[in-house]
Amino acid sequence: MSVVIPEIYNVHTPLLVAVDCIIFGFNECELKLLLVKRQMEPARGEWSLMGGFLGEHESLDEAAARILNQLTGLTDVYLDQLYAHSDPDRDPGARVISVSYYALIKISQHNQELAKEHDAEWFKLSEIPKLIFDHNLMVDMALQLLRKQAKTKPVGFELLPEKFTLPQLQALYEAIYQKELDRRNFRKNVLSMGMLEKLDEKDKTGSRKGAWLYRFNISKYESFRNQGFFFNVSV
Amino acid sequence: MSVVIPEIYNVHTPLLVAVDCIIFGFNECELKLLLVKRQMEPARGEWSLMGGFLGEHESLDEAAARILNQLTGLTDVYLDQLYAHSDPDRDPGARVISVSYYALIKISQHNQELAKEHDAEWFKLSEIPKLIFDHNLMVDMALQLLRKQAKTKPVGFELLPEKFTLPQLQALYEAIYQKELDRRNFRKNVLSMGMLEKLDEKDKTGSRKGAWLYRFNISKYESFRNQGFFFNVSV
DNA sequence: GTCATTAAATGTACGATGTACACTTAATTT
DNA sequence: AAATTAAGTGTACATCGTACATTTAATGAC
Repeated sequence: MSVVIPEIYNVHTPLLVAVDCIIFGFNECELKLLLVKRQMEPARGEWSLMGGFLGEHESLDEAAARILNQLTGLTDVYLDQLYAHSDPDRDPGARVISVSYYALIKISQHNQELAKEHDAEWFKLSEIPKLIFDHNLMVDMALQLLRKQAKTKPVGFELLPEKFTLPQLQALYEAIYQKELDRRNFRKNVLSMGMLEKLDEKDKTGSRKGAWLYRFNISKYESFRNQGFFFNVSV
Repeated sequence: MSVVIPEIYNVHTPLLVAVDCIIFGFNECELKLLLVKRQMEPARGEWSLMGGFLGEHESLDEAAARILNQLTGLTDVYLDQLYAHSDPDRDPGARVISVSYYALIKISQHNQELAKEHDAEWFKLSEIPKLIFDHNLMVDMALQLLRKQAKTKPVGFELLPEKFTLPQLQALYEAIYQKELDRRNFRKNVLSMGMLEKLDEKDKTGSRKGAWLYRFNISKYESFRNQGFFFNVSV
């Protein structure tokens, strides 16, 4: 395969550019990661992040959204560019630069058929296997970013279902920071932000008494997301 | 020019990858940016960030350091990867992805001869001209990152000379945030961190009375830099 | 040499925020 | 009806952030 590079660019080695997605989900009080069994050489059959090559007329953001959609069937997912990984030897098959993207999805909404086709599985954070290339590093960086963002953006809400209980929200934060939080302070803080709307339903799966369901006030959410804010949870 | 891509990679268009550096400096109580007049087509002669293509056996970090060194003569500069810019039409000459890097240098230390050779000039932030392609966007993103980092990392010290006065440090923060700060609170906060060592010299260029010179306690600096900390300046 | 000028240096009081902590309530199961 | 389980609630204290005015050191002008 040969490719013509315009002469004005004095370049000897054009590069391949890939995108890899670190896909976070949350259920059963655990933060989880969606991993696939790699279907191409090199390292076929090993655990890997979901990835793919950048298309000819695509931005990296578009590529990441496309690749995420291939695996989950979801659109409009929370995606953030994380880092461009460029060690010349990171991929033994060729010189490939990979830009990692960090995705937050609602586990219940993704397409399980598609996941099966890709040999994908959810892993608890504590049970992440050895991944190909520098993918474990990407996961570490993504987790760091998640911890940073969870303080200043309402990222939690990307991971929970539409309706959720305060104990669930607290469990999410406890999973992100691997730290127990005080119930009273947590509730005081999140409620004081005015982003939550209490519903007239209870979720009784978690206890006999049942916990009130809340949902998210979208307009408050948007204004917080744009202005930047401090998510008032002490960790 | 033709390039062979391993067949195992089902890719049609390899890409060019460039690096662009947003170079910050500080003097005369102003935050400044080092810009060059572009020496290649397209857009020859227009103002631009210093950039270059990624070499065959180089990581992006190495490329950024090399490119920064070409312009300034400096090594061991504070450099952070900022973002991979990938709009398919961002460079009208070819499909080029550019990874921006953000650099903090001490203005007094850079090589002015080299700068002259590249037609480089320092611009006050308020006087940044129209730049090529998406470079103004890169500058905006870099400034945002600087503002974020200045709260959580001692980045200020990359921009000041070895010995500096507290009024200088304060002026730097005022320039970064475009906001006047209270002298007493500022001093109390920065001194309470224990990162500064008071010297037995005064700098008398700024006033009759003269201001005490300080320098930076490297070991405290390193431990803060690694652990992450909160730079205790209210802005 | 005294006075005026300039910027540097210093401390405190008040309000806001963060943080620790224990009992009651609702519903189910035995 | 008694026991169990998780949900829900308020207060007191410490820490931190923030506003604010006067004194000090040195030089230059008269």
